[in-house]
Amino acid sequence: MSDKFPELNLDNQLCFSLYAASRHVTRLYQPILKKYELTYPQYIVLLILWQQDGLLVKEIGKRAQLKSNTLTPLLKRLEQGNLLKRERDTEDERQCYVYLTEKGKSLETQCACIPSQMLKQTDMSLEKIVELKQLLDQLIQLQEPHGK
Amino acid sequence: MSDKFPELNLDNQLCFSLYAASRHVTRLYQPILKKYELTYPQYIVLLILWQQDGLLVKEIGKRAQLKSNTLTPLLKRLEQGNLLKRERDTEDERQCYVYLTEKGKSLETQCACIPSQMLKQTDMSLEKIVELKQLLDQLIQLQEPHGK
DNA sequence: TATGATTTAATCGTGTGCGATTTAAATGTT
DNA sequence: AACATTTAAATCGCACACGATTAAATCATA
Repeated sequence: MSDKFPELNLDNQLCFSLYAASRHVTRLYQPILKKYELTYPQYIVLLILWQQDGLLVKEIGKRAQLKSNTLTPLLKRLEQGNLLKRERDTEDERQCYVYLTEKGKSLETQCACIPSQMLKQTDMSLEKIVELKQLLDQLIQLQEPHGK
Repeated sequence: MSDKFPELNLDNQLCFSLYAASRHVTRLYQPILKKYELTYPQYIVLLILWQQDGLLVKEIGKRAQLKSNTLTPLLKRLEQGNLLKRERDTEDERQCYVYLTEKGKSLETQCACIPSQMLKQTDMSLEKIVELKQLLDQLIQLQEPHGK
């Protein structure tokens, strides 16, 4: 067991905890989302559209922090599942609006129980969860890419 | 802007912050790791082997929280890059030991600066980072899967 | 008004993640 | 010994992520 560089010890690395925790939580979502044939990133996009329908791909990307290389195929899959419809803007053909279908809209009510289901699986107090979320949001916001 | 189900608002979801923060930090690693032609998960595996060389795939999997379906191809890529060697246990042919090559070992010294480089990019105080890490570790440990 | 720059989405290639299955080896049980 | 069970790694299929590039539409401006 080498410890020439204690800073390289996995146990000391915030980033690994972050990486592991994120995957862990996504795995917890899977059995719940499978009932609706959704993946976690697809669920994120639906959360965004339930908040505000008829967004541009660009706007969804900004909110989900995903670019079109990830979003386009994902949106196509949701379209295939009849949860949404994509439509080019007739004014500006570069842009593409995304609208929920009736099926996509109706899923919102069914999914409303998911957050509380997930919370139930966590033994962490609500205070700590809020605290954790604040720290994570701080981490993202403070680390803007330098330059350009 | 609908708010029939405030619990479905993305801004209220710890899980999204976690998901976004994890990808954000991985993106910050990329330009640094590119110098050594490493991805972040590959770097994780090297961190583990620098701590203790000659581990079984199973042991690496336990520490990285990855299964062989992810690890095997990743290890093959690292082997391709001459950073490690895989060797079947002659006693128990099911098992596979992973050893660092000289090149793999020598990379440790070069990577020793990475954690401090990453810290420099974060404007967060060390106290908050430690606190964040503790909360994340708590989140993982407390959420054991229920039942087999 | 031509044309170069910018913007938006799509496409491409590579590398994860992970559920599910397969293969082969070892172990346990009768 | 014979056979079912378990274990470890590999394989398969699918869906992300993301850097890089491309294609098309729009904008800016000379």
